[in-house]
Amino acid sequence: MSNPDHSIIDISVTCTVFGFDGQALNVLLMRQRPPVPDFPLKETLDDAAARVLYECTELDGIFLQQFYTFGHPQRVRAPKDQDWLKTVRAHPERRVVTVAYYSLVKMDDVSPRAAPDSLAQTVEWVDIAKIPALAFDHNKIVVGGLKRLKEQLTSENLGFKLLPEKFTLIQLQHLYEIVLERKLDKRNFRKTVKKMQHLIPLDEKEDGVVRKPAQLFKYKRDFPE
Amino acid sequence: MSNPDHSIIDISVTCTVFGFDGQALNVLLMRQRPPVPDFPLKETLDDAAARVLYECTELDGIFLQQFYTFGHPQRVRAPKDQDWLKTVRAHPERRVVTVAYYSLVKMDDVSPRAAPDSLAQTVEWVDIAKIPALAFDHNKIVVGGLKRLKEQLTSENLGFKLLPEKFTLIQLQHLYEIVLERKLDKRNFRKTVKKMQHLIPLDEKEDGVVRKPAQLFKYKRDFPE
DNA sequence: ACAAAAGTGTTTTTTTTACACCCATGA
DNA sequence: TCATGGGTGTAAAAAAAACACTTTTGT
Repeated sequence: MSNPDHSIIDISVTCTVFGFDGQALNVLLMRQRPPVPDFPLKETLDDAAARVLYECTELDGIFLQQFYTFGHPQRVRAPKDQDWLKTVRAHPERRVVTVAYYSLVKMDDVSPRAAPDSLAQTVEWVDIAKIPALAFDHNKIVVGGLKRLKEQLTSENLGFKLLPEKFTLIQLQHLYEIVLERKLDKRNFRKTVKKMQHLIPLDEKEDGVVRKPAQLFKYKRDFPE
Repeated sequence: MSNPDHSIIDISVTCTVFGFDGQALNVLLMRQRPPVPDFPLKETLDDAAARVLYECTELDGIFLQQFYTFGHPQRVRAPKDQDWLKTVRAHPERRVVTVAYYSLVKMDDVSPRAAPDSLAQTVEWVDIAKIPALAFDHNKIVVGGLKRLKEQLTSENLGFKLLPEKFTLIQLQHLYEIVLERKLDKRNFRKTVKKMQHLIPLDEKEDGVVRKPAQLFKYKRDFPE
């Protein structure tokens, strides 16, 4: 009933990490790493995603959401992917099904660094408008994560998760414009956003800026994040 | 790098099939079957889901959408599930990760029947309000499918996929009310729905009904379904 | 003629969009 | 004092919600 050995399929979890630097939406890319870390037997998928995220960012308790599972039989079969897998995996020929999560982090909280273990080379932020060709089907995965983020940003108020603790409404608007891929009207945006319970104006202003400083706001969480 | 043998994880695909009988939303349940059919190595996940659907319904080319992947380490570990798995699987102890799809069919097109192979006993429609305790985490899976259907019904115009070729606006409204779990206003509903391109009024009325017969409509597809 | 459900428009409310000028700051 | 981007309100349009009576049919 179960798959005989010759049809074993590996399963893995991946995490597409988004961050916003005030100008562009970025995604955290790992170069020269196994596409997917090992997947301990006793871990839930959510826990595995959280671990993957932690390994790249040292962050804990971060927003994470499963968005799609990629399982095309040929997804790890491109010659260059195979060449590399052979150097790194016991069973490079095996089909891999990957459960993809996306995650929203405050870029300031992440100090891009090598993962603690062996093979990692670099972890770096890349503007989503400038993503190079990635290994496997990781371009598709990023696009999938983006699509889901776009769908959920407004209804789930996810924008705050991508901004620093203190932010301006202009920053928030800019982020929305980038994710939603359309211009928003400044006054209407502020009208809407100021209705939200969770948006708390601070008695503080931007600093070190060569124009009228903008007011800072914070986001009040209901629960620890 | 890959999982050593002792940590092999089986992967499977499941399909939650919804149908509407005019009164209630129903889900197609298979009793006494392996929770998940075997998963050939060369099949895409989408193809596997289509095959599973075909095996239960003999239907082809049906709306199918992946909605979530279930992978809790204990999800096949309940004693009664294990007892039964042992009679049916070579590796009942293995963890199983299941990629879940949901599907919308016209109930009239399905003649519930046993699947062609061995172990199937029955395939039957059950009102979603009356779903018994199912094996494994299948209750959760159905709830997840329902949730996704509810999210997508309106924006994706999915209602038509659950109705017969010819249907009345009352039927359509009733379906929406059940899926969305709220009453809709008859006049507003018709106003909205009549704006849709794809809704074609027929020169036909309901028949054999002891009151004013309702007009029939059909849904015009852009593409073969 | 009656029961039963089908069918039909208008008004009100809410939400969304469009739009332009003054303000505070640092250089 | 000037350049820069921050900040503000109102009116029009569109969308959504509320609401009740007439019609057609079979018995």
